Amino acid sequence: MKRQLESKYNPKQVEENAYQKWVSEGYFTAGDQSKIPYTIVIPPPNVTGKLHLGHAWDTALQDIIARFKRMQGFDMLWLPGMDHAGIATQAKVDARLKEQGISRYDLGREKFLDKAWEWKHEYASHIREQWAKLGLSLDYTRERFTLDEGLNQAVNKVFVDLYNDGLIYQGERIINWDPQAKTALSNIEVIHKEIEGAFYTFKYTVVGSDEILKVSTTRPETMFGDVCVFVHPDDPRYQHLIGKQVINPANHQVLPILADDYIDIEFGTGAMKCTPAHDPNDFNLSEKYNLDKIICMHPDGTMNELAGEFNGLDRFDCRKKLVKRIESEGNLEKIEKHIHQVGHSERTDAIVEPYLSKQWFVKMKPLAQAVLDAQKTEDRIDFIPDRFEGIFNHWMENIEDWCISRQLWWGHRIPVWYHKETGVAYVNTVAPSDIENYTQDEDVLDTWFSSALWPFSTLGWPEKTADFERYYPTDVLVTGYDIIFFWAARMAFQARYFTKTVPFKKALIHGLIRDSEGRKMSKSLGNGVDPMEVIDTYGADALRFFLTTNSAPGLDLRYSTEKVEAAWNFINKLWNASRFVLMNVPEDFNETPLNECTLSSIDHWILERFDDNLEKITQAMEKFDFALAGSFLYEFVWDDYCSWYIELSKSNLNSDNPEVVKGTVNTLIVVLKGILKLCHPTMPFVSETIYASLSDEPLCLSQWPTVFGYNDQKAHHDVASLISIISEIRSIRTEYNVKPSIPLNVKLSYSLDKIYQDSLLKMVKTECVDTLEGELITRSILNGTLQIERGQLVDKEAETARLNKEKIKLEAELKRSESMLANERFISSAPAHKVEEEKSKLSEYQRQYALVLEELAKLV
RNA sequence: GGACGCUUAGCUCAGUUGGGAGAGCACCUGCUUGACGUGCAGGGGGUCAGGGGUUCGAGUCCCUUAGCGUCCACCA
Repeated sequence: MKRQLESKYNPKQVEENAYQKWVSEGYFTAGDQSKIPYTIVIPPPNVTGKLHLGHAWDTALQDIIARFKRMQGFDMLWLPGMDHAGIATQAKVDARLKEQGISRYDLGREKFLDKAWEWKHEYASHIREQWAKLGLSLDYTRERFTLDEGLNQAVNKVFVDLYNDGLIYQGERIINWDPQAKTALSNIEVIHKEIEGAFYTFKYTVVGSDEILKVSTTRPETMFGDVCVFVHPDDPRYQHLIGKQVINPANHQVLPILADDYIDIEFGTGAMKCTPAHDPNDFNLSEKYNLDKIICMHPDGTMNELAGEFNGLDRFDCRKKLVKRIESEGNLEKIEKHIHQVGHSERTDAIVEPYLSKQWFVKMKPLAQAVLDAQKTEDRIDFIPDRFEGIFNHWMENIEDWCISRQLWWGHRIPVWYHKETGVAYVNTVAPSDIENYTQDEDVLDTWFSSALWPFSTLGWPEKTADFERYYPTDVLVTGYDIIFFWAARMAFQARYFTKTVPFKKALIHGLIRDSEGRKMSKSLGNGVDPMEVIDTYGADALRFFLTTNSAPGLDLRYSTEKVEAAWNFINKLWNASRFVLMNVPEDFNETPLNECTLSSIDHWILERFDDNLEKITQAMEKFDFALAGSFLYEFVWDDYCSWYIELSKSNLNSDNPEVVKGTVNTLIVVLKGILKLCHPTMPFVSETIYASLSDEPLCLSQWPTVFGYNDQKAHHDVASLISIISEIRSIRTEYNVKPSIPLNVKLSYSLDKIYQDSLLKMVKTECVDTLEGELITRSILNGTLQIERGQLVDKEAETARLNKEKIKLEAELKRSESMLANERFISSAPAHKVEEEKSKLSEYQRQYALVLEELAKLV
């Protein structure tokens, strides 16, 4: 054996050097053509900052799958990469420049981009360090970045093809405008928050009469962009006004009164002002009636010259002041509290302004429909848990066109050039040859436009590369439910259109990580937990075990220090069990195949228990049910291997018979190796370190275990009985308050092998005898009875109480069981094995009940 | 306005196809030399949110009510 382990598991020591070796030896580099490929692409983290616990969770799940599949003999490719995160990164770089007193406009586009790339390189290396700390088995030879040259080619091709196919168009439409970032946003980048605002009702004087038309709005500042007032054609209150004009109280201009049945008679006053350039519904009406579209704000959210005296004022300041002025003019009817949903920018949290603007859009209906159709075939994405497919489908069914242009510098620039003289657009993957006559579109594409291509662009598409041919489509996507729409759905339709298949065959969807009180972790609350700090204290293995075994599929996970500690304790248990094994292996030990060893019953027993758990764990892993796999593993290691097998093995290890020693030593080792393999996907560092003491091969490249195939009924029976005896004696000691140091004699209803009598003596200081003296106490054990002399156990009162309690419990069970078996419907309709099971339970209860009555009678 | 999720032991949560309620932590009692006190052994604690239904049998399936949470939705 190579070395002994320290008495305490020290994650720092264990995790320090392993990763560098794994990577430098190329263990994670895919490409073995003799194996079946299995592919995962990492959801690329943004290069905006440090990885948080959510990343740790998401990537730990992927690493478990990757290591599991690698051990199962697949050519595992787990492709790493990062996302340029347009708005977020640009904002960070802006902020950094601001600290230096510079604005991006001072620098200009080119120099600003240099700064952004500097930022990217800096943060990319932080992220790689964090991946290393987490122990992720990534193939760095294939690492990509969403703004890579290769990915840019993919982006350009997709843009140009969709354009040529009529699925990308440029249009003047109402989009969501972020006045802080000064860019357009897509619909899903807008977070609707419920806000208590005001509902202002103003008096509009009808031209040529004294009549007043009352009109309400939540956004008075947009009145400078109003073009008319709408009423319902059937509204009796207003029918006589249709075709007349009113005075806009904001700017005193004349507005026509039009009628359309879009208007809800019940809502507000039933008269609606129409602001086509600042409201999507109004915009639609303006198209229908060919109305002007008047923009009354600057891109930064301040009012423009149309607002007159309010020119240059922020839109919300303008709102207040305008209302005051209208009130002073006597045209304010009332202000009511109004709770409504207001859109906020996902990135900057600024209130989004619906804003008329010329942008690029993807026509979504046909793309989405193709995905929906495919979901009904075999060539579909399988969601786990499957309820997320419903959410995914619903989104696809109700999708609207996607605004993809962003007024940013950091991103894929739109591959469109305009002729300087004619203005004619040149749309191509490469710049026109007479570039001097053209200017390129200033805008970049939504970050998610490039992320949507990630599973295939990273493999070399649109080139027919060997990697693309071999590893695409990918096998599983692991991501949180919060980005199904942003990312998963978009990958689905781009992949469907361009690669004619799914981007990933399965989507494993997990929840969000929350703090110990169930709140979402966020910067503003300051309740975020840094995974690197957790790793410093407890190690990556403990963090990974906690993250992956403590939640049900698709549900949120609450962070809990106690549970990370519990994970640490488990690893320490494994560590010390390994230490025990190593301490009992002779210096010059050479492993002997089990089939050349003489195995005792306990050896058979643990091998069978291993097989049983191996099958359950493997099955759970295949279903990505890591919580279930984790609990099987935990119980097997702690209870079966440590509490029973190691304890029982001590007698064998002390045996005079070298064959018995040899059999048990080999079994201890071989089962431990199996355990380490089962642990490896979840706890790669500690398992690899311990394994190195037992083997020369790297654990991460070893084969997933196969069953030992031991299934000896007698051994199973003997050990189960022994366990039952030991448990019963432990209970007796507690019940009668007999200290472990006081020896007991027992008489069993069957004979126990010498070596297990030895275990009994060792573990519960109890000797088996043939004859006992005086009054006896009899207790049920598995397949028999156990007797002890009353003399040692004096507390009759306590025993009576215990027996009565036992009696009541058994009576209840008997009643339940008997009535079940007396029920003809049960006998006839329940499966035969259930009936048999119940019958054997009943007879066991009857046996125990008789014994309890007997014992009670003795006490009277 | 739709849709989904959650409600199980003091706390945090598991409970795969319906067939005798579980884990970790916390709590109580007892254990101090050889793997581990970061441990060992034993124990207490739940009318599975309420109501109704299907079934021989429901934490599990169906309906319904309540509370909490999330997502989607252009009502001025």
